[in-house]
Amino acid sequence: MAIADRKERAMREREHLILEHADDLLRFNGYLGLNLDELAERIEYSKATIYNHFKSKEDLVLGVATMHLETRSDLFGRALTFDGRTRERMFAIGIADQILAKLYPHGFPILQLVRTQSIWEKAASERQSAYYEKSGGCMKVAIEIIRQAKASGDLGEGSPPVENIITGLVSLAKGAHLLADGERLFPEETGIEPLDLLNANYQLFLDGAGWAPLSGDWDYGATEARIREELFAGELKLVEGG
Amino acid sequence: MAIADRKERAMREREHLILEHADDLLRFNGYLGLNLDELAERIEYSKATIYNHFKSKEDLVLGVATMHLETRSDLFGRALTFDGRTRERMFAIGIADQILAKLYPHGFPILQLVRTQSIWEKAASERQSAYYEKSGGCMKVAIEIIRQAKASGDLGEGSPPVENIITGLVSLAKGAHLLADGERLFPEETGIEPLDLLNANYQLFLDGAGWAPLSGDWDYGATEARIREELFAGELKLVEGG
DNA sequence: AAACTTTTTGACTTAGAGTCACAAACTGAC
DNA sequence: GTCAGTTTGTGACTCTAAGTCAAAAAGTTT
Repeated sequence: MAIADRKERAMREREHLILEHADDLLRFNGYLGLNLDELAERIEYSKATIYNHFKSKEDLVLGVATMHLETRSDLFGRALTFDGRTRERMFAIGIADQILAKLYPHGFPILQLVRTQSIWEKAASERQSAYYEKSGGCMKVAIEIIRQAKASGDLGEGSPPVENIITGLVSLAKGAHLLADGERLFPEETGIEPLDLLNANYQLFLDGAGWAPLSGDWDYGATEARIREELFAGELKLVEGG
Repeated sequence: MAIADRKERAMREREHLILEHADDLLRFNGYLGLNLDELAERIEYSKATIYNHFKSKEDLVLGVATMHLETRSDLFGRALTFDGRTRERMFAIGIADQILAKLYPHGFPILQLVRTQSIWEKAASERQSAYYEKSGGCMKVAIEIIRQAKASGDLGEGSPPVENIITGLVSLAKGAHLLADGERLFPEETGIEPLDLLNANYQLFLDGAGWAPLSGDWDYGATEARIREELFAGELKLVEGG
């Protein structure tokens, strides 16, 4: 049915239009600054039309968050294509995360925000599922790499179970983001930025887990350069450009 | 001035009354469920009186969060008194954190919530400072223990700088809490709980950092038992009781 | 081009945070 | 003890922005 198809396409396009503008308002005005009357003005439709697409303001914001996860999932996926040792591939995910933080500094706070009870519970359950879907997609990449490491022997017999390694790495990353946007962990004058310490912390943790090659036996600085060049050249141009 | 003193005490007591009831509403109804008209009803004062104490609803919630940090700071402080190796003392902080999570399961989400831009920026700056104060108090304990480890040689010559170790440990803890309340990292049927993996992750990280004695050379299970017994017996009775 | 369906919207309701002018209670001086 | 002055408390209000809905507009089918 061609007409139904066109309509569905139009629907999706408008949904995308709404999400993009909402993302913009969130980026520059924050959650409180996201006013649906203003958003309606911007997209040149009435507010009621927004409510044809989204159950509530919170539902809309969860939609924006899911959009961010989609981008994230895309970048993470490239890690699997990196030609090298398993630990290098895992490192590529870390680099992807850091590039995303530069490109979309408001992204992490939004992902945080939507997991607060007040927001989450007012969103449509289909949108919650979509969020979980995309979130799981990101995880899958990491879990797959850990499996490869176990299979190849880079993670040997006595190495910790997959769940430990994945929660550890995810925690290190999420925690660093939390510290980066907000918590005054160090006095400002020290100039210490949690996100700059993240790579070193990955290495400590993975050395502790015994993931070969250990940081003492390999030049991961060179790996980082290769990853940036081979996987994320396009994004890095954007980072430097804007 | 005795009268001024009594008045100030009364003021503080009422502030405490408000905070306690607000905490209760937050615990059981969440942020959206915290209705100031209802709170006024409960404390048997008018809503306007609440606004004599707090600049806004957000200010109030930040007050509640700071109250939680105070308790946290108290428990963390006990780690310094533990008689043993430096790494054992650091472990005591981790145990304290886990006990707090059991005692006040809503505590971590509140601490998260108040760091969102929308909440933070509507709170009074003095209350923001008070929050930083208490938060810094918690950190100080951990930093002090790392210093002791460097001084005693438990963290040797080539060990990572204080900033790395502190951000790493804090990240592991915060990240695990995030994962615990929300993110569906593992399918529910696996029964894997991020907070249960946290101790093992601390060990991996600290082994990676080379903090003696390494987990292979010491019975940290016994240490955990001693910490629970010697530092937190009272709190643990509460956990099991209620 | 009439009958019917879907989409859009302006004008509305509602919830609840936040304010304020006045009232009540307290204080200290005489 | 009572009165001027000060502090504290409140009922009744405003205001903002999310969310709703009946009817109009646009699109589709025969």
